[in-house]
Amino acid sequence: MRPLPPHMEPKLMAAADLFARDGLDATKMEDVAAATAIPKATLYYYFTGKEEILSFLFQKVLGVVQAAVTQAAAGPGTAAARLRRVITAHLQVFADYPTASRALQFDLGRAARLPDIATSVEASFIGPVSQLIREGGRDGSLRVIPHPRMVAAALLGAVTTTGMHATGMEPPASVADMADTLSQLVLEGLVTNGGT
Amino acid sequence: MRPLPPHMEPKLMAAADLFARDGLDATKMEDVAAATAIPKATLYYYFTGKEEILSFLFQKVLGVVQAAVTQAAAGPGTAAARLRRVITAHLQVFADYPTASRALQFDLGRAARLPDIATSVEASFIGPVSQLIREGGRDGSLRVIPHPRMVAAALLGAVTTTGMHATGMEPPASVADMADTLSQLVLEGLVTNGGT
DNA sequence: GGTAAGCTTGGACTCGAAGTCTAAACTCAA
DNA sequence: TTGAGTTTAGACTTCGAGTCCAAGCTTACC
Repeated sequence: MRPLPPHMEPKLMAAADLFARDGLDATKMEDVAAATAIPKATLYYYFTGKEEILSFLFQKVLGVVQAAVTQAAAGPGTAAARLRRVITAHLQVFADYPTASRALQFDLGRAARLPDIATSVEASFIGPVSQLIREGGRDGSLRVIPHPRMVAAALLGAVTTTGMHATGMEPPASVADMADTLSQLVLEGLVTNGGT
Repeated sequence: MRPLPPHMEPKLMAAADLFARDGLDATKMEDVAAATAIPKATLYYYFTGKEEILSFLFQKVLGVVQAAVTQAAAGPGTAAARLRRVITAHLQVFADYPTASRALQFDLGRAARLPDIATSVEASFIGPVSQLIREGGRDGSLRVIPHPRMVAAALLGAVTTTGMHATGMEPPASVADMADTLSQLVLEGLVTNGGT
């Protein structure tokens, strides 16, 4: 992939709509060319193929997630309070980039196999969140968790699945509703008294 | 899709390995034929195409999930206790059918677009679990939840993502570890005292 | 045993989309 | 002005999905 001229990046975002609606394989390179107003030959000049375009879009979204999540994780307050803000921030990115996020979920398996993407998911969510969980154990605001990375993965799944379901609803659920529901779920749990 | 002769079903399971490893589109019909020892022409005699084979495999797994989940949900005890067993049962299916489950996660977007699969996901997990959450509100073992279906979707995401990550690890995490971690997460929450 | 209906299969075929290639036009900095 | 890199149309190759067919096979029923 060659370095892109700046005017090309925003045009490419239109491709996310197609990928989100039809999936990568049902989307023809001609369609991408039509939707982005970038001719096919030019697309092949910059990218090695469709998959690299998808990867580029994912990197963009995951970069935004990483910025939002690390900022929320680094803020003031207990680990518990920060975790709540991390969840909200992640859901907000979903709401801000709905089609690219859906495309990421849709072609999840493919994304997981792209090494750059796996690295970005780790850096943007799993890493900071599992770190935050460890901090919570230290500052006393969270339980001490034997497998922080497992919990971080579970949170990632909960947040993305909720984001997917909720933005697919009519009317779509609000970020505040989702954030409240998820935060209560993972912070306070479902049982009535909080004890076993 | 024609009704399959019984001897063909087990052979087809070998296709799940390919789909899980490479995804549907990178898997050639010739490869499926080679892996299952069913000639290509015969595959096309029974299925309209690759996607229908994938759909068939998903239905099988989701049928098992549905049986396991509804049985766990219908058992004795409070809603909270049953929810814990539901989570364990679902994770156990992941462990029992690793490749088919991974394929399902892998081609998630495609699966979501297949109407039969969307129905099966609803019937096998979202429906029973959101019902169980409502019951928990009534029997007093769970908090009263404003959006039970949203929580059910979040649980689904948490369980499947955990199952994915954990089976991809070396060594893979045990079902018991995953079930304990997830159950504590969603039942008791992460904060130390269980209160707000 | 005959026979008809449907199953099984090899192999040739069509079709469509991915990706390659080329050459001509264009931009822009030195 | 010139040369390096960019942009593009369009022709081309390649590959795999799905179709088709004809020959052989199995099996149930007479």
